Amino acid sequence: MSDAHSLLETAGLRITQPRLQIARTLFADGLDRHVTAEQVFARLKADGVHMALATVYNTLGHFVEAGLLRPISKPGSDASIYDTNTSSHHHFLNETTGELTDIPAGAIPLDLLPQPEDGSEIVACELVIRTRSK
Amino acid sequence: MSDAHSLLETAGLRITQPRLQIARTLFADGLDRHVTAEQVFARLKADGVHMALATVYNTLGHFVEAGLLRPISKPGSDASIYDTNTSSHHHFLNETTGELTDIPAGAIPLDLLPQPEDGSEIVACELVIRTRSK
DNA sequence: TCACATTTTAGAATGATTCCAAAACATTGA
DNA sequence: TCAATGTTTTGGAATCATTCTAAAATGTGA
Repeated sequence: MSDAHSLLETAGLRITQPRLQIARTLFADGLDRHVTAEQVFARLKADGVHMALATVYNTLGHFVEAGLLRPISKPGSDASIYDTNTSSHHHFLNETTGELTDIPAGAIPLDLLPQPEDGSEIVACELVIRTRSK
Repeated sequence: MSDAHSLLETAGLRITQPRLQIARTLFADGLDRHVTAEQVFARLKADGVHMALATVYNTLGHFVEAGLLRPISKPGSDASIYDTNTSSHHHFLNETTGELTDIPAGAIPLDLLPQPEDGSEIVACELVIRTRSK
């Protein structure tokens, strides 16, 4: 039983071929990644795996709902980016290069967040530090 | 001499009719706004002002460069949002409603930001707190 | 006012994402 | 193991935001 298989199982997702392939692509090596749907699609193709692009979009959406991925607040006007690191952390966004780098949550003390007025509850909190190459 | 006129002047932008119209639409009442290009276009149209949609996009882009507007890190996969409040502050994003609310910079202590490793410099820093209606 | 650079324009083009209806698939209970 | 049922997947078309293009209009400085 592969890692990907148990990952889907634990997440409460139905086990299907496409989901397994995408899970392997994203999580096989345990590295943190920032990916777009197109990038996942291209990588699958490079690995000889064919799949409809719409399936990649759907699946990434399912992964987000299931807590396997986290959408990143979008920087430029580019494509949606998904983060394989779902634990709380932040990002540097280099506006010159478009590069996105992780900042561990511990690096920024955020103990006292203001509460929303309307009675809604906080589900996540992400800081984006924009930088520019000198 | 209208407010809009001197605003453009101060910002170092050439004074043109379209820019004046958009500046008035955005800044006339001094309120803070979160707007998309389409919203500005619609509002102009409602006020009987015709202008090419591309002009709205171009102009908002120029306003950002000139420091009159600030682009907000994009929440969902929607349109780009511009903030008429260019001073440092943060946002609540209600994921249920899509609503974006200001948080004054003072409400969140962020004194010690980590420095980017690559020698680039910090130009802005924005926290997005995602909430969900209960 | 003239010449020149910058803007604006309308519409086409692009790119990301979603929608669609049909075919393939996974699951469950008999 | 099989049929019945609900879920996924598929490819292609459709949609939406945004940018591009080349021409016409406009602003500026001499």
